[in-house]
Amino acid sequence: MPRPARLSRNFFARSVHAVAPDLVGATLLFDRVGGIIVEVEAYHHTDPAAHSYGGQTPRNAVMFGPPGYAYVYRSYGIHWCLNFVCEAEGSASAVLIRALGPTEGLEAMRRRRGLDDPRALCSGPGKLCQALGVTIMHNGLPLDRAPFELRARSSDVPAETAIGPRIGITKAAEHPWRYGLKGSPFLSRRFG
DNA sequence: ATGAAGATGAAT
DNA sequence: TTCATCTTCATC
Repeated sequence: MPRPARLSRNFFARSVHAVAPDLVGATLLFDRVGGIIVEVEAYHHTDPAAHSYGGQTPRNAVMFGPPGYAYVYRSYGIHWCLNFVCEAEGSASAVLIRALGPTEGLEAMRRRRGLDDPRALCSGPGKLCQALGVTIMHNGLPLDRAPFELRARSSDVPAETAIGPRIGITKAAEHPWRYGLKGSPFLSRRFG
């Protein structure tokens, strides 16, 4: 059985609403630590909740660049959150990575998180950045080169994807796009 | 210079 | 449900 294909930057040059569900079940490694993506959220630039909605600023500049790059931002003054930039350059749309099922580098993740329970390592956007060691230093890095390694979901086992409203969003949004691996114990929250 | 809000997480 | 914590950005 062939090793799953690496995701090219071209993979992200599509609508966020197409990329987001395709990322569920894919593998995200950072410096050889990570696991299966089980939860994401799509942020289109026309969405009032998107960081790019109000135009370009120093913080969100990477979102306005070409697809296939990492957009990292500080959340609530404490946590880091990781996004993948999508769509054509200038679209300023991205997918937020919200949760992983840890498969590789468990010890490194436990050390960084100060926890043992695998379900608590990457079950949230801030948690997974802490577990993988992703910080603002990695903002703007390409996703098809080290330290990133992204592998496509194996097509023979179609992931059952759940769809629901996003987390922590109060602004009115036309598209409540949260995608998750149905029944996964590694989600940041249950769907429903 | 100042202040309010925020794509969270952990404890209560 | 509360709060820690601090950057970002708009406003003064």
